Amino acid sequence: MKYTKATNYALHTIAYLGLLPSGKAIGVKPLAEIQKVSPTYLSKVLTTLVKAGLIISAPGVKGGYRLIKDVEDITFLDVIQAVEGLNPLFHCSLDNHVHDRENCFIQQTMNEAEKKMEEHLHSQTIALVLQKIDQRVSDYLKSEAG
Amino acid sequence: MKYTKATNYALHTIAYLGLLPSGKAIGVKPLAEIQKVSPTYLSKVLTTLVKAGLIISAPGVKGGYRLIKDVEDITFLDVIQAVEGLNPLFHCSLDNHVHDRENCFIQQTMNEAEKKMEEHLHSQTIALVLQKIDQRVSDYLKSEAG
DNA sequence: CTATTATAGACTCATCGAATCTATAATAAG
DNA sequence: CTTATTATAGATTCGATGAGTCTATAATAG
Repeated sequence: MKYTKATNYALHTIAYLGLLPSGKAIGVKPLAEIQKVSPTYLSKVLTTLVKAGLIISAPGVKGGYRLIKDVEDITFLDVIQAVEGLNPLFHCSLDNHVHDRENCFIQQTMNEAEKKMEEHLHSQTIALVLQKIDQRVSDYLKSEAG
Repeated sequence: MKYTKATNYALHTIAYLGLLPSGKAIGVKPLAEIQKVSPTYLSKVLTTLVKAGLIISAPGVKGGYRLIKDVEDITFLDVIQAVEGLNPLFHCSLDNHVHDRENCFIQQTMNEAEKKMEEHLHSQTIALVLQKIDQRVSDYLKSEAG
């Protein structure tokens, strides 16, 4: 069980878009170069984010992608669910007259566990990531100065 | 991203073994029939549980599989990690001179989220599942009587 | 009108989950 | 000891899907 690379690209791209001046868009080419992935493939991933309402796109010169809302309002869960979908991680496969999946206690426990993960992903925004980057840069500059 | 069916079979089998009288073993055939899966495939899954030290096996007549410790001491996490392995769910793929995976904040957040899930899976034992089954049966019998 | 950019669809390739099949080894019972 | 029973190991197969390519189309700024 692993997250797909698409999720990887999506999260990093969203974080990068969060670094741009507000309202400014960037094309898929530079985004793809940074992440060492093909532009056509990355555009597929980003299109799913557009459809999920996380980013907005514009074709033509001066087009590209940009965030549609503040980084404070974009959670990890938003991005991940847009890419990975909403199906539960675990799905009980045992189904007979004495045990139906709707009431499987194993299923229930697995759902609870997944929910714990989701709660954390919902609490973590892209803004927090950018803050940590700022902090690291700041610390680095201080150490240089000192 | 999904848990494999092997995890599904492993959890249900462990729970079933927990229902057997202490010390009693059961062959792979009946276990496979219950779960509607081929005996050879299920045996592969169970062999990984043997190697993980969760169950014990014996060949020959009167052989089969049985638990090696109390259901109170077998957690969901034990079973899942035995089958799924220990690799993190997320692995940052962005690696260059300004961003190395070791220090990726996205990676860190994803690891934290995974840990939340694991903590819950570690807190939930097979014994808890069996207790819930007992309770359900008890409730059912009461409703029949009433 | 043209260069630039995103979108869509068909297609390919490799990986891996999910088995199956067969052969081998170990054990209890007769 | 022999035989039936059971687990283990390895090779192999099959299908689904992740990951990506390629090409064509549509939209937009200049």
